[in-house]
Order: sequence, then C-alpha cells, then structure tokens
Amino acid sequence: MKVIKNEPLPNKVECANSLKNVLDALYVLNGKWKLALILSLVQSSKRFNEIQHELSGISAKVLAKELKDLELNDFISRKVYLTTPVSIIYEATGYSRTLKNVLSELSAWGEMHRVKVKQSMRKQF
Amino acid sequence: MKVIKNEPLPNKVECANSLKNVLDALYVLNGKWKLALILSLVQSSKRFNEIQHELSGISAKVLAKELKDLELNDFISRKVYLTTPVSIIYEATGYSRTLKNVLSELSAWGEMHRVKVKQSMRKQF
DNA sequence: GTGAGTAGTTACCCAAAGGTAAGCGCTTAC
DNA sequence: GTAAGCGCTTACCTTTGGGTAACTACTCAC
Repeated sequence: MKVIKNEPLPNKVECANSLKNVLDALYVLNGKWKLALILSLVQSSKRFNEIQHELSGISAKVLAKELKDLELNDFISRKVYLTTPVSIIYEATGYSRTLKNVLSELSAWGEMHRVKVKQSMRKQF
Repeated sequence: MKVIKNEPLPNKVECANSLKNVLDALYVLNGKWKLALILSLVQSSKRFNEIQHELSGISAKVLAKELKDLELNDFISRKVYLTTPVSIIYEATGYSRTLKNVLSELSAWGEMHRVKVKQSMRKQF
C-alpha cells in the first residue's frame, strides 16, 4: 500500500479554500478598530469628532489613518458639505454593507463571549 | 427648544451595544492568525508542523505563541499522546465551534472580496 | 480679541507584533 | 554515527500600531 502525499482529498480542498478566504478577509479587516469603525458608520454617517467620541479610546491620529485606509479600500466615503463652516461627513459605502452578516455574527458572538467571560470570572472567587 | 445632550435615543443604545460587542469580540480574536488558526483546528485536529505547513507564512515562534494564547482562552486544547515518540495534537474545543457562524460568514465574504479585488485590478489596465 | 469647536497634521516616543536564524533534546531511519 | 523530523525556545531585529501633545487654519460666539 502506497502512501499518497501532497494530494489532498477533495474535502480538504474545501477546507483549504475557506482558510484562504478567511486569511484574505482578515488582510483588509485587520487591526483593532477597522470593523468597529465600519459598523459605526454603517449604523449612521458621522463626523470626525462624533466617531472619536463613539469609539472612545481611539486617538485623532489613528482615526485619521484608519479613515484614509478605509476610504482607499472603498468601505467609506468622505463627503464635504459646503455649509459655513464646511461639514465633513464620513459615510459607509454599499461595499461596507456587504459586511452586514459578518458584523451581526461577530456582534452576537461578542455578546455571548462577554457573558461567558464574566461567568468564569465569578467561578474564580 | 432645548437641545438634549448625552441622552441617546433608545435606538442608539442598540447600536452602541453592537459596537461594544464587536469591540469585545475583536479583543480576543485580534491578530493576523487567530481566526485562521481556529478555523484550521475546527476543520481537523493537527500537530504543530501540520499547522505550520497549512498556514504557510507563520513562523514557529508566532505559532507557538498563538497556540498558547488560544489554549489559555479555551479555544483549543493541547493533547499529548504517549506514543513513541510522543504525539502532540492540537484540537479545537467546543468553544471554538461557537465561532462557526462568524467563520463561515467571514469565509464567504473573503471569497467575494477576492473576486472584487481581482476585478478592480483588471479595470486599472 | 479671546475662547471654543471642527478637522485634522506633525513630531516624538514606546510597546507589541512578528519575522529570521540558530539551536536543543528527543527519536527514528539509513 | 549521521542525518532528518518533531516541537518547540531563544536571541535579535525590524515593522507597525498606537498614544501624547502641540500646532494649524478656519469659524463662530461672547
């Protein structure tokens, strides 16, 4: 009987694909703030200071960088309204909305996870 | 008419909650490799070198660190089988499997995203 | 003209993430 | 006995992430 090497089962190909997909997704969505930022703007368009207030903890520098990055990747758009003084509004694009399912699953999981962490904290004492 | 400040609409509370959930989820799932690593082990238990081979690009150092981290957070378990020589198998726990929906959504999105990126590359030339 | 707000930018700095390369202690295969 | 595989660890280094604080340029309100 011969051992077959380097020829994955068809089943394994699917697994490898989903692994690749996840890696590709993480490549653009990496970082501490990106997904939260997208979620915040999908919920409603906001100005710079509003975002900074909502994601308490993010610094102006990092927020500016992340916003540029997300704009480059077509997740958000920066709109300048010629009021006096000008209003600068960041909006989520349609492409951001393709993340809707990802975000709602992640939110649901995050909530469940918080409960679990709290419980295991209680057990310790 | 008075402007009400710092008293969000009930609707906004929900939004803030899902934002908080996502932030909490990202806190444990951060990093370049964590979700991919979990997915790989949910698909099948593996040994150290098998994982390193599957996630090509990850270094031994980082893999060892991530595995320890995931074990601490109850996502995987490290089993030592007393064969000669001993076999060390990493397995996903039940808790990893609670990420099933997150992972499948992320995989679906990653696949879609790759197609979109390829298309926009083509348009450039 | 002074202070406050808006939307950032810049310089400086620290810490964490993550890669490379070498090595260790073990065992099996040749 | 020598090489190769396994499961790491260690030392070293670079990159990045991200924080602070000061500053700009503009406008409005007092």
